[in-house]
Amino acid sequence: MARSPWISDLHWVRPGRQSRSRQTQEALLDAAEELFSEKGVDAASVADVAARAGCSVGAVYHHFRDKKALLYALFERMSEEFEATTKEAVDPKRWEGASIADILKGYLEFSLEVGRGRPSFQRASLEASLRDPALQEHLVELSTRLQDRLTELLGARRDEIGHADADAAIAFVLDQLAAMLRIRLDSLLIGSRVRIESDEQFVREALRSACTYLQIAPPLDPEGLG
Amino acid sequence: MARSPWISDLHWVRPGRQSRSRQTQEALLDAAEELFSEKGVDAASVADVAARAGCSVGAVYHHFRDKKALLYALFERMSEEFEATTKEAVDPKRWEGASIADILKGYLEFSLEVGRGRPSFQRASLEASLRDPALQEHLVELSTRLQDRLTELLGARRDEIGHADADAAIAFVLDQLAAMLRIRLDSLLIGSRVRIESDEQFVREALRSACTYLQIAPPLDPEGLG
DNA sequence: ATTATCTATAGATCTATAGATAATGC
DNA sequence: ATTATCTATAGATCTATAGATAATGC
Repeated sequence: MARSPWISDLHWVRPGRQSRSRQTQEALLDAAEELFSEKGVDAASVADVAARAGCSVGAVYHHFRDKKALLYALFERMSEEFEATTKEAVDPKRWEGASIADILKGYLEFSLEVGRGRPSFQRASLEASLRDPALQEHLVELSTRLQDRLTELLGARRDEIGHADADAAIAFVLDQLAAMLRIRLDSLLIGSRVRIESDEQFVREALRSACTYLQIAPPLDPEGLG
Repeated sequence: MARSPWISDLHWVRPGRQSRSRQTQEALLDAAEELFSEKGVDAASVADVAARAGCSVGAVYHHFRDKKALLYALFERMSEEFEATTKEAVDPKRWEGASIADILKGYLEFSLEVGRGRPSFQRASLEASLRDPALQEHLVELSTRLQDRLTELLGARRDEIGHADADAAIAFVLDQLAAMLRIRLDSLLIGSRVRIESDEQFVREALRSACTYLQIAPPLDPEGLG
C-alpha cells in the first residue's frame, strides 16, 4: 500500500505495526471491493464493510481516516494490480517479431480476459469516478498509459501500415478498439446492448475491421477470413 | 407524463387538478434533472431539489410518492423526449434515396449533436441505471429500439454491401459506431480519454472505417478521402 | 508499553409525514 | 369544497469518535 502522488494526506492509511494490522486492512479492502461493487459506494455503509470483513466499525476508523480514504486505498490497490498486469502484457520484449495484427489480437483477448475476471473493478471504478474527479483523473491516466504503450508498439511497426497517415490511423484504431472493449465489458453496467454475442466473433471482426482500416494484411487465420 | 408499463404503482405521480400543479411538477423535474446530474442522485437531497425548484419539501411529496418516484418521472420525461427525437431521425421516409454511407453519416452527426446538447441525460441515466436494474432495462430498450430501426434502414440497402454476410456486418458496424459514440459522449463522465479530438475528424474516420468494413463506396467527399 | 480492537453513542443528515395555511375553480 | 403548499418534526440512517478492553512484541 505504497503512497503515490495522487494520494493526499487526507487519504492517509495507518502504517501498521502488528501483523494483525495488515490482515485486517486487506480484509477491509476485500470487503469494501465486494460491497462497493455489489451495492454501490453510498449504499454500502461503513458498518456493512466492517461486518463483512469480520471486524468492528471502530477498527475501520483505526486504519482509515474516513470512508473516502477507504475508497482511495481500494483504488490504489486495484490500480497497482492493473498497472502490473498491463505493463507485463505490453512489454516490447514480449512482442519481438510480432506483427501489428498479432499485437492487436493479443490486446483484445487480454483485455476481455482481464475485464471479465474483475467485474468489480468496472463498477467500483465507474461509480467512484462519478463521485470524485480526482479518482476519475487517476483512471484516465491508467488507461492513457496503456494506450501510450500500445501506440509505441504499433508505431515501431508503421511500415506495415498502408494508410496514408499511419500515426493518425493508429490513434483512431486504438480509440475504436478501446471503445468497443469498454462497452462490451461494461454492457451490463452501463445499459448498452451488444449484438455480437460471442467473444470469438467479436475479436475476429474487430480485428478484421482494424486491419482493413490500417491497410495491413490480417493475421494468417484461414477460418477467420471467410 | 403518461404512465407507461415500466412505471408501476410505486412510481405514481399525482394527476393534478390545478394549473399550478403541472407547473410545480415541471419545475421539480427540471430541478431534479440539474441536481441529479450535477451532484448525483444520492448527493442531491429532496430538500435541495425543492429549494432549486422554489418550493417546499412538502410539495415534492404531494406530487411524488417518494424520491425514487421523482427519479422515475424524470426518466420518463427524458425517455419520451429521446424517443420522439430519434423516431423522427430514423423515419424511413426521411431517408428515401439515401445510401448506407449517407445514413451512417447522418446517424453519427445526429448522435453527437443530441448527446452534446443534453449532457445531463448521460450522467443521470448512467447513475440511475447503476442503482436500479429496472431503469437500466428501460435504457437498454431505448437504445435497442434505435439500433433496430437503423438495422432496418441499412438492411433495406444490403445490395450495396460487399461483405459476405451483410446482416452480421451491419450488426457489427452498428455496435462499433454505438460504442465509439457512447465513449466519446461520456468520456468526461466515464473516465476515458479520446485521442481523436475534433468531431469532424471522428465522423470522417469512423465513416471511412465502417464503409471499408462493409465494402461499400464511401460518400463522395473529396476532402475526406485524402 | 504500544498497538489493535470493540462497544456504545453523539451529532449530522435525510426521508417522509402530520397538521396548519393558502390558493383555486365550480 | 377541493387542491396545493408550507412549516415543523418524528424516525431512520450513517459517519465518526471517545473510552474501555484485548492482543502483540520488545
